[in-house]
Amino acid sequence: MSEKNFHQHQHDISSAVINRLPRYYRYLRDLLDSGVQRINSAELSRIMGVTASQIRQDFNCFGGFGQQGYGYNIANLYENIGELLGVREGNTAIIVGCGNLGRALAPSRVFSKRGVTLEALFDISPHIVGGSCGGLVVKDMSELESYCNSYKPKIAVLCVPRFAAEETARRLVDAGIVGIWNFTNVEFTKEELGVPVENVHLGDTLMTLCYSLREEKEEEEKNA
Amino acid sequence: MSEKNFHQHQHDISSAVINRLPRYYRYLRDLLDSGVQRINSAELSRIMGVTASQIRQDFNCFGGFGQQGYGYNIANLYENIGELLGVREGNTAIIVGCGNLGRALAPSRVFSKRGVTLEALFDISPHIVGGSCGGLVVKDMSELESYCNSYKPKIAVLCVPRFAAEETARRLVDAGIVGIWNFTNVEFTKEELGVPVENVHLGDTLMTLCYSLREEKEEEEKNA
DNA sequence: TAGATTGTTAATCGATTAACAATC
DNA sequence: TAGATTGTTAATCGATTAACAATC
Repeated sequence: MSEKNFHQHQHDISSAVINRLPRYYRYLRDLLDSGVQRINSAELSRIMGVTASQIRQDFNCFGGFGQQGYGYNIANLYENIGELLGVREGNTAIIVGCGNLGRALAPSRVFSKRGVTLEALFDISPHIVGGSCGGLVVKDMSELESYCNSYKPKIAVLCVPRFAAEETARRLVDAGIVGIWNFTNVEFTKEELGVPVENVHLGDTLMTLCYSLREEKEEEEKNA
Repeated sequence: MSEKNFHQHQHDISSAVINRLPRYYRYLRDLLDSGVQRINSAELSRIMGVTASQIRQDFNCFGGFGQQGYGYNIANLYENIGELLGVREGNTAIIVGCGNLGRALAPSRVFSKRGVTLEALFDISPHIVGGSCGGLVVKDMSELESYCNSYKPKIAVLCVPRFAAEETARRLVDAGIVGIWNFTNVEFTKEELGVPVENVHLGDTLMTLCYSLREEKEEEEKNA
């Protein structure tokens, strides 16, 4: 890969492409697990329901992952995309707010499958602090700063109630957190917090599902 | 609204627009709660961080929600978008699979806030069946068909382990479920199941966050 | 070498933004 | 009526798809 290509490739990747990477990563993992060694864009396009053109364009944003006349080596491609997605970075995370969602995420493999180590849980409620979840004991929020100072966790999973969202987010950034996985109802931007944020709105997908349901229903009623 | 407009408006709305509706709905709810009565596209654009043009285009896909020289009546707009998103349809849901995620969703307000009533929980494990969660007792999977036959729930929230996903999804559709909110690692399409599906991949947003983290880090290292 | 399939450029398509006429 | 702001058309931009030359 030439110096010229390196710069072209690694910079200004559109978010459309970046948002597709985790999906590629999942499908490649499955292929890997099923023992397939190589694949071409046409075959992958059939499996994933996207065009072969898009697949080749996407992979090419980052430089040659494939080989003409052969296709893509799955293990290699998986590794490369994992690299892009920071799987080898050794990222660490803490969960802040151990309500239902926080306690559901803590024992899940959502972190470890992606190279992220969940290292601590925090909550403010005396009923929850001291309890155990996913093999970790919930710490009191008052310990947050000293903990961050000692262990320098990278990612905070923000699962606090709405009213505490803003204050807690700022506190986390001040404590040295460099990325927020935000499950609160308040949206944050990188511009206001100074660190990358992913706002997750579970309910939004339920609503688009309900939109489709209504559409289907109206379609049926019209045909009846 | 003319007959011509009605047909133009209600059909072939791009998914880009539909996917933005829940976000509008959230912001309008907030404005409503804060007592604001009316808003114009310029102001809403500032609050939401999108262009005023896009807001007007989006709302106009569905016919005139606003009024020239005035703007939009928030209560009215909120109501209209809610209608589109099926909030008034009286949709009902069941959760299938009461692991960590299912048990986190059950007591949450994610359903009721969107006009969906959660009516039953199902699981296969004897340790979980009979237990209570979010005010509902977990039923055994063997009761699924008879339950669906009697109560005709619309939406199934699929939270079963991967290996059971495909079989359970088909079973739900056979039992009369008309929409699947899918949290399993397996993706489904409307084409294969015959009903609308929303595939949720929580981990994908964690990965895009990790992508941003890596980008930031490289940026810093370059500047250092 | 011939065949296969990528990498990449060019063409198309769709979505976003800008501009302004309609109208409240 | 004048001012404000939508609804809507036209222009721009970006993303997707198609095509094919490069090359393994």
